[in-house]
Amino acid sequence: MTDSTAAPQDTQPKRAVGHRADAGQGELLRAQLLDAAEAQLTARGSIQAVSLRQVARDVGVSATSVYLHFTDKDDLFIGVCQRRFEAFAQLLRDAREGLDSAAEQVKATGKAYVRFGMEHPEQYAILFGGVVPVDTVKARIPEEEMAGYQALLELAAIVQQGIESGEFRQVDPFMATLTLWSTVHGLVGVLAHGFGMIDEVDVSVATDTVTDLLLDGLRAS
Amino acid sequence: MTDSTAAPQDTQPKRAVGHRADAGQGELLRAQLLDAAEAQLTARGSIQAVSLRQVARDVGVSATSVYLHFTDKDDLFIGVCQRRFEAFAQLLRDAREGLDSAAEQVKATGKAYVRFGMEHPEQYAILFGGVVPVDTVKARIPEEEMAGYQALLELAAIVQQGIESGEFRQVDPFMATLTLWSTVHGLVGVLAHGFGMIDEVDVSVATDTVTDLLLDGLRAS
DNA sequence: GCATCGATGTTGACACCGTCAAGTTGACGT
DNA sequence: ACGTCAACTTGACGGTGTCAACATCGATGC
Repeated sequence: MTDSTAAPQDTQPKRAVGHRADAGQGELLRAQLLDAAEAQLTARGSIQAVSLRQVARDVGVSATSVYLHFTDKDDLFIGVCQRRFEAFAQLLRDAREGLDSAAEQVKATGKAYVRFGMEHPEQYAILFGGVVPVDTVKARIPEEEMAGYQALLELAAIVQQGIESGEFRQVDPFMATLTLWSTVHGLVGVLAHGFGMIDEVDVSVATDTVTDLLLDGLRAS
Repeated sequence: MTDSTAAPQDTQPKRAVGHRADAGQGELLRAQLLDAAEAQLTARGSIQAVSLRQVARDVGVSATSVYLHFTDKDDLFIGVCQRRFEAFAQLLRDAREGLDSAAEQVKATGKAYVRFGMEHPEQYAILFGGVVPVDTVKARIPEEEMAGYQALLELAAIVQQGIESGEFRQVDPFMATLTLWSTVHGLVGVLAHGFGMIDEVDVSVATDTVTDLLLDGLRAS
């Protein structure tokens, strides 16, 4: 567990050392802790490499104060995970804004998904890379509260719409959505894993190729 | 970091308490440690939940003995990861044994991949789920030594063969392989994540649908 | 004006962790 | 007989997650 990379600290504004924050400012500390935890997690790449004590130190607060806002170390990082998920879901929404055809929307969503995954692998890892163990999250957060679930439903609605308008073949919309999602998710995973050929592959071209291949399968002939 | 699930211990045959193993039996301890580490990892689901000391205890050896065979705690679990990868690559090979057409081989490989992922999610997580942090592995193991890399190349060869025989369209074989791999990898990921609909989805049907959709895109018309 | 209460923190302690430096043991070649 | 050497141990260090108990202080009711 050697770790040569120095931790970024003091990037957060430390709170006044006085014993008491101004008012019902508990929420403020909660947010600050989430910020610090996310920064650390991004920098170090895995939960085990980040210590709750260090996060508390970064914010300028005692370690046990974390327990006023989170039940656990796990709970803290689940919080980070949730915040990231919401931002990601919004990013996907923005990507297809203003587009009309279902195919265009699907493609734009897919490209945005992959681009995000490739440009922010650390953040993507927080979402889907197991940086926060899946079991832990699933055990504590009801699925319908996960923003990722909402994002999936939204995509399914688009596919449904494409089918109804005759743009897509008559397939099971949920199954098709699953395929689309799986593919982009998997593409990011494979590209991130590398397997030695990343350098030879233009990510954008790969994404186009893959999504086109899928859309060809979907489109009505 | 509370952990209610009791750890399975004593499943490994503890070694004689005498101070010395018989001969050049260092390799034996190495294997025993890998076994115990994998068992713990499978049971608990994340590296951070497994302690090196407990692994050593399970085998019946002092904690520091681990350092005779592994440089690190990380190194120990990377070893587990490598062993699992080799077994997985072999499983994929076996799945398509005796099949002739490229499409059949691809489909069989895909189905075996997904089936394994769904039936042994803990083991799959060790391979691709980030249970062993990707960065850690990549930093220490050259890519061409990873069994997963070999498996990908083998699949690419099959696709290439399918193209040459006219069974598949004239696409970039590597890109097509990437798509296939991404999709099954992603499918497992999405099904494992759940998103609340797993119960409504027959995994086998989903796999068929998805692979067929992909193969439709690939096949020569 | 003053006691009290609850939210927001603190200190100190506990058992456990990964890792290192140094010691022990005993089989084996010479 | 003796030294070597691989295999394993003991003991220690600083760090960790978490808990129980205590401190501070604005808001609230009388």
